[in-house]
Amino acid sequence: MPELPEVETVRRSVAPHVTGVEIAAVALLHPDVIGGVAVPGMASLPATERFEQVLPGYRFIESGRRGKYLLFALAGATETSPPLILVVHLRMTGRLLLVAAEAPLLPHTHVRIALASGDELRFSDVRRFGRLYLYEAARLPLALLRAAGLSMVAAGRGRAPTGDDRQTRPPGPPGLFMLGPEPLGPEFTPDYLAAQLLRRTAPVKAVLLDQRVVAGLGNIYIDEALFRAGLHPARPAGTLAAADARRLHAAIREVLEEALDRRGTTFSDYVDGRGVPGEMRELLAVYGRAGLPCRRCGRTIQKLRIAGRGTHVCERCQPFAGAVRTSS
DNA sequence: ATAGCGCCCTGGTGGC
DNA sequence: TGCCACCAGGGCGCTA
Repeated sequence: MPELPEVETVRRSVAPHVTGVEIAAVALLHPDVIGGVAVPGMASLPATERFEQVLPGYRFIESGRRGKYLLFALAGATETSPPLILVVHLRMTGRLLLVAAEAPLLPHTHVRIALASGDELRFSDVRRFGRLYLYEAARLPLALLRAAGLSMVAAGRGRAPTGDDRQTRPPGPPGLFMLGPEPLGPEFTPDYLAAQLLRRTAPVKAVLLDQRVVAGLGNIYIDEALFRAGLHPARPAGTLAAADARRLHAAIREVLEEALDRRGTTFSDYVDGRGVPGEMRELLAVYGRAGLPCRRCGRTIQKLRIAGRGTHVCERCQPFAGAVRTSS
């Protein structure tokens, strides 16, 4: 399940091979994976044909990430061709692979982007949950481009968006425009997290899955962070004390940074942009360890269902009873 | 407004 | 061995 560390690892592994390189040709093998196209012109063509036809001649300028979304900024060959943003979401089993053009085609390859370098950027996804989107950069909020780290295209945009820009909802997945702060960024503070948790009654796990609260966390690293913080995932978020939120904040950052160092977690599907698996799995304390002894206390790891997700917990290290606060 | 649930989609697994 | 029900889950759209 690509979460923040996996998506960032894919970006880092692909970026050096595409930046500055021109797109030669695009082939859509399964048009379903195109989630939206908002580029100028070609209004009479279906979105998938516009996706194929507009890209050749464009050059990769820079790459960024926002939550679990990958963003690539593209510049056209002429002054009149507007900058574009290619957005990729891998969802569960999506892969973005940079291979030699003559490399054998893996099963479930849905998009082929041939580069002038002789390489090919390919999107494949067994379950076809993943999506690609293509936008004119001018139609995306400047704040989003900045937060994703697309500094050059953001600078090129010049002035902040006018009121008119904000009134029309940008095209694309609604979630992209409602993302909470980056968990490793300056806006994600212990106080922010505490305030967000306090106003919710849902289980703390469900609140952390909500990308509007904090962007980029998924099932694996939420279970791991809650274990590290000694918090039961089913606890109503609003019952967490300020000290709990502080520990959770620290645990989230800690586990994400370790996972980035280890280049992500591979169970079955995930590999980076060059096909290399991640090495975080061996460091996981609870996720995928149901029925095995807790590495801290020896108690058997339980698997529960919370917020519709398989949830792994050591009920000794993460006592639910801790939720009962002495009322003041 | 929030919480919860079904849906998408296919390969792998476990039971009989 | 074969068959099939079931599970994995991110994000979205719907309902209460």
